[in-house]
Amino acid sequence: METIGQILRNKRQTLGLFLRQVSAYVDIDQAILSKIERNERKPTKEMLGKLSEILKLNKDELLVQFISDKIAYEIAGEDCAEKVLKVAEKKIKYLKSHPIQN
Amino acid sequence: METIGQILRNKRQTLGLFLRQVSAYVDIDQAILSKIERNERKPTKEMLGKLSEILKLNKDELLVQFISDKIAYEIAGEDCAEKVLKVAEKKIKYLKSHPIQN
DNA sequence: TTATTACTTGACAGTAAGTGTCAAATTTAA
DNA sequence: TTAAATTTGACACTTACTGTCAAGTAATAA
Repeated sequence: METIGQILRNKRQTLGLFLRQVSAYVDIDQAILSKIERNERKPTKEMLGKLSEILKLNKDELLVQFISDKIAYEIAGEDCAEKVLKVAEKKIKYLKSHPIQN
Repeated sequence: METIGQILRNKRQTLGLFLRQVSAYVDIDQAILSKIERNERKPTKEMLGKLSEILKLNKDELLVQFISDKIAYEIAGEDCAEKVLKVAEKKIKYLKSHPIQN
């Protein structure tokens, strides 16, 4: 089970790129990228887009990993985590099938 | 599909209680409770516990509603929301079946 | 009308969490 | 040892969230 950070780091190393190079492309400090790869900071969607480009990763898949990471981290400690997800799924289906109110 | 706020407000009114009374029991400003019921602020877990007591609601069920609300709100706008949940579920199962690292 | 009650709203200050930047420290490789 | 790659922590800045409070609306009764 890979975290976002691990995915990014593995792919970067596979491609033989340095933090310096990738961070320059993404236009962020390399300290930030280092922290992202170690899951100490979370990338923005913009960063993910750029990262998927230079690392040749599927952008949508990366986004899924990113958000699911966040959610899993958020609720992994709850006893009722599975039930939470089921209810959340229903709510999302409901929200999508109904017009937005604001 | 009820939000947390709606659940709390409906039950409070069914029981014939005023914001003043409930907020006193929960030990929060009634302005905060008003905002919670209108989903303008989010209750803490402590508040939820107290609220479930005075409103005679199932504490765990309320917690599920609360967290699922938060998640649904967080990702309802994503195209890949359903996939996110599936992946999150896998990650949670993985996290629960493996010892914590820190 | 006035008064009272229930609730809502917005401003406020304080706190907590997140941001990017930078330099120093550490690790790794040659 | 040297140099390159990476990590770490301090810093100032911003953003988001907190509870408190006073003034606001709306509805009802006197």
